Amino acid sequence: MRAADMPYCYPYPHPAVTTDTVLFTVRDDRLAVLLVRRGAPPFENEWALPGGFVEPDESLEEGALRELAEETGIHGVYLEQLYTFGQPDRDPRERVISVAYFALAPSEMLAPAAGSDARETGWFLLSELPSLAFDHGDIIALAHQRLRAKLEYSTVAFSLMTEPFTLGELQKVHEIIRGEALDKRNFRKHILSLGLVEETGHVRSSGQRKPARLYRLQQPGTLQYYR
Amino acid sequence: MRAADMPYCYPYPHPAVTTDTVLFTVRDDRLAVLLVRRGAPPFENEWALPGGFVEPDESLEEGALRELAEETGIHGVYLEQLYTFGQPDRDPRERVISVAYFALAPSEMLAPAAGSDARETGWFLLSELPSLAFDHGDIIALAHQRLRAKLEYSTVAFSLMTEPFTLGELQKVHEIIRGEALDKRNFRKHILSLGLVEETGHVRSSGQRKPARLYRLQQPGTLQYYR
DNA sequence: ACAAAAGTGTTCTCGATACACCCATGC
DNA sequence: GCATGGGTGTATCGAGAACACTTTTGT
Repeated sequence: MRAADMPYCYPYPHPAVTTDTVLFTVRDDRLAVLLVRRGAPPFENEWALPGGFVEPDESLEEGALRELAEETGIHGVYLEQLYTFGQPDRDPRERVISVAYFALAPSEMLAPAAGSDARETGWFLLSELPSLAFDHGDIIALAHQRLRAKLEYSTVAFSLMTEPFTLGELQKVHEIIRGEALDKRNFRKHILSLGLVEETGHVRSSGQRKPARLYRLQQPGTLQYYR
Repeated sequence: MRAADMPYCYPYPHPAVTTDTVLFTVRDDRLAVLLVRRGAPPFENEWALPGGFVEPDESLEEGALRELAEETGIHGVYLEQLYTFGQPDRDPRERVISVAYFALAPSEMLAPAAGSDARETGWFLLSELPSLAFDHGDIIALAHQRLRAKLEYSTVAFSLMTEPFTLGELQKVHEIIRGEALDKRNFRKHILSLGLVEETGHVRSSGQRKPARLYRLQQPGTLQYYR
């Protein structure tokens, strides 16, 4: 490469900095993760997390959201910083430090052929992940752990759902994340005692059964902590 | 600056990456933080967290420990990653992304005139912090919040103490972090019910009072989570 | 009528809290 | 003998867990 192709020079070595985002959703009663197929080496054609290099004038969070939009067409997800991965050898090209983000969205929000300007994208069940580029398997494992932990003391589950919802749907999401069945009466008692949801006054009649009451968040769009 | 002084060139802009470490200890029955006085602009002569640029061949954690050792002579602390701060304007010189670490050490472990190869260092009570460089005030506030949170479901408090210890000393550390007095009987019941500590069989006779039983961790040096 | 999910209360256990007095020592 | 922190038990309360039957609808 010629010197003119390397115009950004510094007095000491600088690593590259990327963001990588683990976007979870619930599909077919399972947790799924969004992956993109890499279009260039290293790991060409393998699956990886959506992400890329941070631009000079954007924050890390803006970078994560921009990459997600560019590569997958997805906007408006819940996003929080997860962990920063910086082992010197995690990328064979050069030193790359990745600030990993953790994102949640209801599957209803995700356009099926989501704007893929750039890449082939795919949803993979967490239990059926393909071989992944870099240390992205570790990143997903950590994100999954974080999701399970936050379920117990925050309103993260609502970020995987659309309003209004039934208590049965909410319980289902909790069961999927926790990986175990919950008692219906105890679950309802617990959720209602938190005082975070309220009845809309409507019901949803879906199929061959008793219609269920619909609820909404009292403070939609806000992640709340309790306990 | 001449081109020869800028030998590290890249095809697109790279940010600088630093680590900054919030090292807590307990001094005079208060939480204190280690700061170093800056020796160069920006914020020359102001107080800042110990830290610096990550070297190409070290992990982020190794970098944090190296900077702590170089600037303050301190080794062997408990260390965990806290958060990554990357606002584009947080450093006036260039884009600098800081991976912040959270560290704990018992004050007994800290040599008084700790090897200061490089910098003037000082311990500041958390309640009496000076004006700080960059966004280091925010970093300390987040670290304090993390410390308080982890106290409730992990063994972090032991990282601020030396073994063996009395239950009175352990309670004091908890009270300092929580900022409130605790009931002695309930505290002891709670700690002993966790099954993390055991009696050494010795007592400590200190001053004009009843000697206290000494305890040790059953698994020293290991951070454990409970609940 | 029946299949399928909605909706509803009580009991028990256990951990968290509140609370007060005697003990062993050094001075 | 007294000042100082060490050490101990009980009663109460509330959250979480276990547990089964009736209701409403569409077919």
